[in-house]
Amino acid sequence: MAKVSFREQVLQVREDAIVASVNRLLAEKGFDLMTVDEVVADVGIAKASLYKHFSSKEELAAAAMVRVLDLALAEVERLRQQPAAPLEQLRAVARWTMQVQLAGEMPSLPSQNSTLRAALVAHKGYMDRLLRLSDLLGEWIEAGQADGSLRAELPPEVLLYTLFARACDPVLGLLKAAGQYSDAQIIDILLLSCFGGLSTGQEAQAAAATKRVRKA
Amino acid sequence: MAKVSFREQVLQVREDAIVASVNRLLAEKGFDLMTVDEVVADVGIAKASLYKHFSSKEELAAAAMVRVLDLALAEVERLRQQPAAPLEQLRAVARWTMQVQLAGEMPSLPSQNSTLRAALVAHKGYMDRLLRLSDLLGEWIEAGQADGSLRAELPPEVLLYTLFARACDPVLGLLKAAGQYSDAQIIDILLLSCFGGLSTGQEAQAAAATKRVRKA
DNA sequence: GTCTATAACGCGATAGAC
DNA sequence: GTCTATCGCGTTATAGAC
Repeated sequence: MAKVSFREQVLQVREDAIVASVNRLLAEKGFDLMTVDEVVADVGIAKASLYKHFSSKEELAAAAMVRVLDLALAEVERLRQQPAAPLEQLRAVARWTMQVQLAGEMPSLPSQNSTLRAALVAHKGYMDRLLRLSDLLGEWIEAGQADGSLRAELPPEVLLYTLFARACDPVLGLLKAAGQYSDAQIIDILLLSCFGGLSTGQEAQAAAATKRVRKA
Repeated sequence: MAKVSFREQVLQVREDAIVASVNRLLAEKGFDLMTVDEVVADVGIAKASLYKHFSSKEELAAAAMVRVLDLALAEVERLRQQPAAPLEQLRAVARWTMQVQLAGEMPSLPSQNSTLRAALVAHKGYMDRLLRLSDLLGEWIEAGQADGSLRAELPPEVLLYTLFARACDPVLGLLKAAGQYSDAQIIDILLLSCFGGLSTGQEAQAAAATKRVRKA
């Protein structure tokens, strides 16, 4: 039993090393520019060994996403320990995702139609964590809409999707590449544009848009 | 001269047909899922003929982007004929891009690192149009910041990038896929979340965030 | 000559042999 | 763990049809 445990530990360590490499490469180059050969070269193992752990390139990406989702879930659980208004909790989560992006640790995957999307929605570990995270964020969203700090005219899913989308918004990469703002400034800018919107004087605008939105 | 003109016309018509097919396939399946074989099958020409017009798959995508940028420029020029506040002009442009998306005519390209990005920034026709569009939108953005309808705390480029990013925001696709909102409702929802932000009561929030943003 | 059809080459993902 | 094979796809080259 000690041997088995040891062997399993070795496998686990290797798997962690693979996922770490994949995560870094995905953040650097994106899914299509990352080749499996790069991964095995980076980890220092043979291609066949990698395919013992993961059955496809898509599985590799899914493992990296599972990793960041676990980190996100841990961050959310940590935030739940501290009492704060729902809006502030959501802002803190958004801030955390931007920090991950700025640290170069957010995998960049094609968000639209692709074989990868299909593989992800079919991936149980990924979907379980995504749904759990959605549930946790959904609580804050509904609480925020109830206490008036979040727009109740917007369907809760829209708030959820928008927050998820900001976790890989290309605008952050553009600002980072421009190089004229500090990381802290970029985060403040994007939090403001996301939660506060682009325009001032929301009253008239919100009233005008509410007409149709309410019909949902 | 008539012969040359006729031949050129034939080439032009074929090129238009190619770009139209590419545009549709890009909107349907995205760049990586679209194969060159599909394109030639759809147009009904031989592969070699296609490569006479476009030297690579990336060039095909660039041609499709040039097409939508030309449509966008035409729409902006049309809007400039009609007097309206800068904020309303920008909202109208954002609305137009969402209509294009909902009509299934917006090419979906990987927005992040990829060979395609490199090809696009090196593509003169694409970059010329993109810069021209940026200039035109920039005028409205600065005017909107000057008249107080757009947040002056945000750098103008941030507003520009954010509008561009909304033109291919995955949130629209998610709402469309959910199927529970009409096209008009989706547009109103996204305009509100983009220009109005997710939260209500922007005063305190804006004041808090402005501290650091201003340091830029 | 220009189009079409088809084959061929390179590269990367995947799988199996040793 | 290395090596080799296959397959898909982008790309190029070849050969035939009008």
